[in-house]
Amino acid sequence: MSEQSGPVEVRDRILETASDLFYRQGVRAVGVDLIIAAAGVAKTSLYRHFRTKDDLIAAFLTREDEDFWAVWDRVAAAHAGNAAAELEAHLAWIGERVGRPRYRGCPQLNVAAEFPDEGHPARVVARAHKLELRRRLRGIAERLAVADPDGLAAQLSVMVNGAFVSAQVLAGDDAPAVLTRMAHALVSACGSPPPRPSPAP
Amino acid sequence: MSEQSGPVEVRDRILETASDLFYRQGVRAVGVDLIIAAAGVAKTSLYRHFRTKDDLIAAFLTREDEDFWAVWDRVAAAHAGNAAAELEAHLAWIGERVGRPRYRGCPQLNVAAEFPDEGHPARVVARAHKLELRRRLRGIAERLAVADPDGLAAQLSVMVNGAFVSAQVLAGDDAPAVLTRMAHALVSACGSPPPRPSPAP
DNA sequence: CCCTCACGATACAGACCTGTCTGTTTGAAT
DNA sequence: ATTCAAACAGACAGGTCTGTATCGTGAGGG
Repeated sequence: MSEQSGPVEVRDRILETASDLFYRQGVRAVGVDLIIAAAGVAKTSLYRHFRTKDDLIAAFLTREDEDFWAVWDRVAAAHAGNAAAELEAHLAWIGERVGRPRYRGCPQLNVAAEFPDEGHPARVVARAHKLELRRRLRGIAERLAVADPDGLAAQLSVMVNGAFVSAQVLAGDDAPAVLTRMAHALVSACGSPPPRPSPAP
Repeated sequence: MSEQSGPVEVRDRILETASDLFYRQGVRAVGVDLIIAAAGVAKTSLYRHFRTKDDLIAAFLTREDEDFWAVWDRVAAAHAGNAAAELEAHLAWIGERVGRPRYRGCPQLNVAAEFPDEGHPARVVARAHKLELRRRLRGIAERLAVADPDGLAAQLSVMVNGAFVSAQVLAGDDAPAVLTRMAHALVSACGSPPPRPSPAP
């Protein structure tokens, strides 16, 4: 108990509070005054731990990114060696998340919508997050041994991002079921890889 | 030439200018001062034609909505009677649009990301737009005579909305081709409707 | 024992925001 | 020629925003 109120605790409280407000109300709609009031800290503390508000926004997305992949990794570990089951499990928890009552879309996509400048520090994080999603989906596609893993990864990326923004239009549907059915269709259509080039069979 | 500078012309110029700025820079990032400067009008004129900025935002989305369905209707008319060809044609122009260099996502989804309040006038327009998209996709699905037109419409909605927000991650891909392949897979997997219930065959 | 340093509290600067108000100019129809 | 509505121009009110600067406090470590 040497540092119950050490520098780490305050920084975390600020980031935690800011993340919650940013996600629920939008980044531009939340000012630093609101954040410090909700977190119960002084403005100087916020600016000691985060150089600018833009840095705080980037830290928000980085946090969301880490949390997202933490869940992903946990689910992936539970289905090691079975790519089809792993994909289905991912779509199950993503679909469940999308269907939650207070779900307000993917933070990365929301921030990207709010800030057109691709050089914004938060946009850099968001872009990396989406590329990582596609990279991981491609990994699953490869283990599924389909004909065109890259094409399947692109399709699954579109599907997952679509689920993130379709909460409104999917209201009333069973999101996990929709995603699972879609994935089955896409994987099946992608077929098996062509046989190794060999003398005409 | 009786009203070159009549009331209609000014209103249109404001809405046109605001739409361009809103789309490219984001709604919250664009102030009314910027709009009137770019449109070359007085602030009083803006507030005569639009009660508040929120109303102007809603008008922006309504305009985008109308433009979108105008293109849709034109493409649909060119493939009347052939639902499969119509769907493919829609995905072609949507994919082409998504791949444009300055594409910045679907305005309806962007505004929804910026304004959490579902009661916001612009959110009402956005919601109606997305429901209309699903309704039209369902119409196509029905004419395709698949087993579950509602399910297919849900899947196609997710796909199209996913395309709108996946420009970043689809960079380098041929978006129309990705969408077309996806649609083929989804339609095929949806299969034909079960035969009319009749005495056991 | 004292020194340092993170933290809280608060005032402030300078810019920007939406929306209103006043007053002038234009242009067309009566 | 007079009337009237619309547009322009610009000041203004009242609030919010980010970021800085100042001062006080309290606790841990040399």
